[in-house]
Amino acid sequence: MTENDRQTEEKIFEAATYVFIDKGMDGARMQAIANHAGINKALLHYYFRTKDRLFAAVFEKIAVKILRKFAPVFDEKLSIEEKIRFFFREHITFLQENPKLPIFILNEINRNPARLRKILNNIDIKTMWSMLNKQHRKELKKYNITEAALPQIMVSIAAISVFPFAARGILEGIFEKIGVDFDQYIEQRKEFSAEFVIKALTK
Amino acid sequence: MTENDRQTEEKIFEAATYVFIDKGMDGARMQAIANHAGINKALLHYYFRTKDRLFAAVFEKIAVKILRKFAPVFDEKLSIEEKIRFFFREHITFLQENPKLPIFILNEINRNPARLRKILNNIDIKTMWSMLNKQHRKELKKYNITEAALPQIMVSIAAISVFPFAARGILEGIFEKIGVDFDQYIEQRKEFSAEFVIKALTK
DNA sequence: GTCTATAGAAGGATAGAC
DNA sequence: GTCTATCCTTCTATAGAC
Repeated sequence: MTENDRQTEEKIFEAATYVFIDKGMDGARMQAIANHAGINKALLHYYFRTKDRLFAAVFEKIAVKILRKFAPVFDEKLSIEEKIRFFFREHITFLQENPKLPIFILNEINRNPARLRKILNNIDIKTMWSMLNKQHRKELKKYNITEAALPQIMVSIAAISVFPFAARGILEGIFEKIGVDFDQYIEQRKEFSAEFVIKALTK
Repeated sequence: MTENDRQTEEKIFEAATYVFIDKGMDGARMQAIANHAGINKALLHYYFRTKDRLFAAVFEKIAVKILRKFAPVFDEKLSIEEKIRFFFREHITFLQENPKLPIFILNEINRNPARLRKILNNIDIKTMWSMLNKQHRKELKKYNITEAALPQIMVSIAAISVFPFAARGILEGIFEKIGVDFDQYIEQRKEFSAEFVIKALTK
């Protein structure tokens, strides 16, 4: 593969990423992707054969990128409280830079769960999970958190971080009426979320 | 409009509701809706003229139904803690019965925010909001909650309730690996969520 | 590798018979 | 009001020239 090829493929990939995130698989048009990339439709098929393959490539790249963002949660050098603060700060900042990702990911996985399965099969979640449990066994006892409650807590943390972006359309509609600015709201949320969750855990 | 008309229109409406929630506006096919209703495509257009009008009708009906579910939050006879418990119990039960609604609503509003604006314009949100503030002024002081924090808290409550359903595909993929059953998880979440939030608010 | 032109299929919408 | 048949546009995908 020559340098020129790589450049074209990369251009196509970036354009496809933009259009797919914006419109979703069903709403995206190959013509729109070609226009964004500044080339013609035929080239899309030359490089990626079909719309579905192009989408799969884009989706996987994004999914892996997001999974990387979650990885530090499994770094054992931080305490639970440090992890919570770290997560909200980093994750919400990431979402500020990629505000349309949540709705895209949630929607596409629900439309086609098989695509996620393929990716999750390359990750040893069971081991990561038991490592996380082991790391914080003492802390969990201190906070009086049972093993059964841990998934509830982790999903709540993800929810608090992701939901405002997934529901951005609704929130902006409502905030408009009560005089709240969305961007400012999100900025404050980094701090608020961490304190909220830590308080909920502290008995 | 005769009784027979009403029945056909109703049949179409129900079929459209099912297909639109399942596939989304872009993914839904008029043919699929006709099949579900047990009639032919032409009749869809006879009753609703275009796909967009049919979708708009379905969307508005659903949006109003959901807003009704939120309404008791503005009932002044309950304390904050009672409202939180009531909300999680009722709302999660509602979502158990309508598990695909969150992703549908979130997605469609992000694709076309104008559709929500139209609906929100028929609701006096500003008044509801200031009423809510007035009702709980003393309680908010007791919990040490500032007026600025209230939107953060309310969105967090919605997030904790809605997110597991919006992210169902992801969660089921992960839960599978660590031996958690989704339905059981949700059932436990009604209780967990209320206690979690109340603890976060209690200083 | 990149383009133009076009095939081929699918989907929304309508005409017209009953 | 309901159906069949069909129009017309749109979209994915490919053929073929350069």
